[in-house]
Amino acid sequence: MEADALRSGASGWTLPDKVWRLSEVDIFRDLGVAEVEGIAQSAQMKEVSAGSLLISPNQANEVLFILKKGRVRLYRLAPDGRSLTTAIIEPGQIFGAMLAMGQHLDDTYAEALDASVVCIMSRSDVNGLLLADSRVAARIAEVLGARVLDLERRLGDTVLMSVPARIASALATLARVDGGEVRLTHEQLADLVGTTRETTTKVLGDLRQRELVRLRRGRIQVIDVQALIQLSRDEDLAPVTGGMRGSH
Amino acid sequence: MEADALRSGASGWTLPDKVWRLSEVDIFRDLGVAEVEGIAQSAQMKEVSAGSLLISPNQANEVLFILKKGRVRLYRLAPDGRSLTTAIIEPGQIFGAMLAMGQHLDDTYAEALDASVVCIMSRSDVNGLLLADSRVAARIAEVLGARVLDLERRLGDTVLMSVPARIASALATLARVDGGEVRLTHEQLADLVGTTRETTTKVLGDLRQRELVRLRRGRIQVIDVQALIQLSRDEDLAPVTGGMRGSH
DNA sequence: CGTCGAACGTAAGCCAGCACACAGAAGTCC
DNA sequence: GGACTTCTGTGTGCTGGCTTACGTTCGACG
Repeated sequence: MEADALRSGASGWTLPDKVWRLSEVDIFRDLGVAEVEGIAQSAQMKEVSAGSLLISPNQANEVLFILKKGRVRLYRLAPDGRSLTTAIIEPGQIFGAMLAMGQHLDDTYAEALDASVVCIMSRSDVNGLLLADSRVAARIAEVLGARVLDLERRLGDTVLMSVPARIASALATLARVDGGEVRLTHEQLADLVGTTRETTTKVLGDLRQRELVRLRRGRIQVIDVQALIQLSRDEDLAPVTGGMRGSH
Repeated sequence: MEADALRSGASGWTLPDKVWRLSEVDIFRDLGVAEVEGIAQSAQMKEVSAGSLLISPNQANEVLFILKKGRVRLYRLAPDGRSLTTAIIEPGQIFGAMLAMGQHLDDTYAEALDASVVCIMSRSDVNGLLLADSRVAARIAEVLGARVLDLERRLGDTVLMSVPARIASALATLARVDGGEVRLTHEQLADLVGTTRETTTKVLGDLRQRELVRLRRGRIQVIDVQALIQLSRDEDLAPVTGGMRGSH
């Protein structure tokens, strides 16, 4: 495996570089090519197909994953089978970080949403190669800080806002990548905001009538992000036409 | 300010050391006395009384706080005044970390629950003194990883469990410090699990009848942690006596 | 040792969103 | 191009916990 497989940067790439363009933080961005190469020696790459389980509670391998390509969904499972997606990992992001730091994640699962490529590092590699370098450790702290922020926002949304407002908020956030196209099914979106598939369908239908989104199978084209944000703030969940129950 | 004010450790303290004993992670634990002293030069200490606002959205000072003494509550505020506590910071923990890393926290507030002492560092101090040292940066990553874990658990609880189960779960978690005594009012606990004060009172009354907790004004003495965990798993929210509506 | 504010206790009514139960549409794999 | 699977659309109850509205009790502080 070559160093550039781990690292992004303007090193004159054409196609592979595109894969990384979405990453908000690349933990190796401060390193030189030679240094990344050294790290790349110890890391193993793995290709997985859509639906593969990367992390499950039983198999606590204590490893760190770096997503190179595809999307990975982190989720929790209730005894009754309901699930909640805690994060959707985009290329360049790391996950499983906390179990590499001596914690153990209770009942968290990680599943590939698309065919994906991940880089896997053992706990000793994390300590020896990543955390030993202050530049990399600082980037990891940055990534985790961003996740804390996201989780705090989502926890707040879940408790303080109605389901329609949460869906609008989630769509506004998700639309910031891929030109406003959110590639999720209604069920996946429902898992993300903590509601049911049916309710999600109903709300999305309402948003479509307001012409804030356009719906295709498995993908939601966001038309007006600002209006969605506005709607989530107003807590205004009144219907467009007189078809549903009135607003509260 | 002396170095030991920032650092815990077995340096022969008696009373001040007690203050730190609860901290799960001390970000300076890997450093020597001389090194901590260097950092202590640039940091300022601040004493605040109970109820003081340390962080509010308007005043985004871009700083990192290290709690030395007392308790601090991080919370979000909805337009209608309802609030949700995202974390309760104990001595030794850091907060405000994410805004020091280039992010900005939307509408997060930090309020001292007790009379508290915090150490305040500017953004440049964080970058120059903390993140530049891989040992400290790794500890910061560890703290943030723990918070991610906690937030994921709470988000999962909020969505997947009933209010009584969430309260039981929260109490079990909180009871791990101070010998099982949780120093929170019903309202503060309600804010933590995302419910109302009234519902919290009712559920606590139920737990008292089962003799799992003992209630005093402003403090909840947890008697049987295991039973609380069990109850939160079973999702069994049936009442003790026939006074409430039946279980679902 | 009385007064006052905060915390606690209780209860009736209501409604957002879930559970359940189908029907149609859009891919997709032979 | 037909059969099958997955996704989407829609309606009908039902209910957990929020809302509202009080009364009570604790503890601090003069």
